[in-house]
Amino acid sequence: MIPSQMLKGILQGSILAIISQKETYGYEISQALARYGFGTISEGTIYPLLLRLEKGGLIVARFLDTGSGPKRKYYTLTPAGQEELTQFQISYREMTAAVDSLPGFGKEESHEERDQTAPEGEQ
Amino acid sequence: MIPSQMLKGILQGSILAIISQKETYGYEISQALARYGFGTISEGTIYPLLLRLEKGGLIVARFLDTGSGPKRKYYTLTPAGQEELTQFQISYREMTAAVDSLPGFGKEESHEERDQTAPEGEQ
DNA sequence: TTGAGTATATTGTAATGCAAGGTAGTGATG
DNA sequence: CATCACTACCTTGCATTACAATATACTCAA
Repeated sequence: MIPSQMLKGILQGSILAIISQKETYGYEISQALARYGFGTISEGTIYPLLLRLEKGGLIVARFLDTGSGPKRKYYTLTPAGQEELTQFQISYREMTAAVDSLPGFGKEESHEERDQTAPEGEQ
Repeated sequence: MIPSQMLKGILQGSILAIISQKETYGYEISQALARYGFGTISEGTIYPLLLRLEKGGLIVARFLDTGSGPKRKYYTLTPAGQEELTQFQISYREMTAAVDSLPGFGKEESHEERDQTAPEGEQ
């Protein structure tokens, strides 16, 4: 399970990426996230996030009848949303590059300036 | 610049990884983070985090004189900290696997069940 | 009529990055 | 000697956000 704190800032961009693929709605997004390996993301997380994105002008919505069941609120990216998605991808790569360069993450590169001023026992 | 929300849950594990390499202190950690590509992480972020980790029993500290300048508080991982670091690495890989499988991240695998129930214009 | 599944929304809580502020020691510059 | 820069630590308060809990409402099957 991915801890909630690790999801902060990741979920928003991930949902933008999902919406960018095809017009979709909250319930379907939650299923897509589970399918992509994010685990079960609470609806109490997804709907407020979608409202935030809508208020922020990153996505726009329209209600569509389904013939059966409640109406669905379909979302589409705005140009600002597209831009935000691109920025997210850049930031994400920057973040993973930093973490992956950390010792013990199997992707060490450079950074061999291990200084020898190791502290001696003292009190 | 990595957005602050994206750092949540990442910073703690990253700092544990840095401490696991060698006994070190707050100021040096902030420089190491910058060197690894995290950008300038505020001291208002690092010191509270170190105190949290110490109170949580993940790290232990001892003060050492430096001969010149203020005393340094050197930190070491506890067994619980080691375990937490291992768990962080697992969660991190799980998270990046999910994000990387998202459309538009250059690492698409499987997930070709794109259903054809595309909504037709309606109102 | 009871339940499960689909679908959206709101309220309140907890976690955490960080700006802003403070303390203190050392050494160089004027 | 006064000032500044750098090292090094710490605290307070704010903003953001994932999520549990809760609510509404429609459809369909048992």
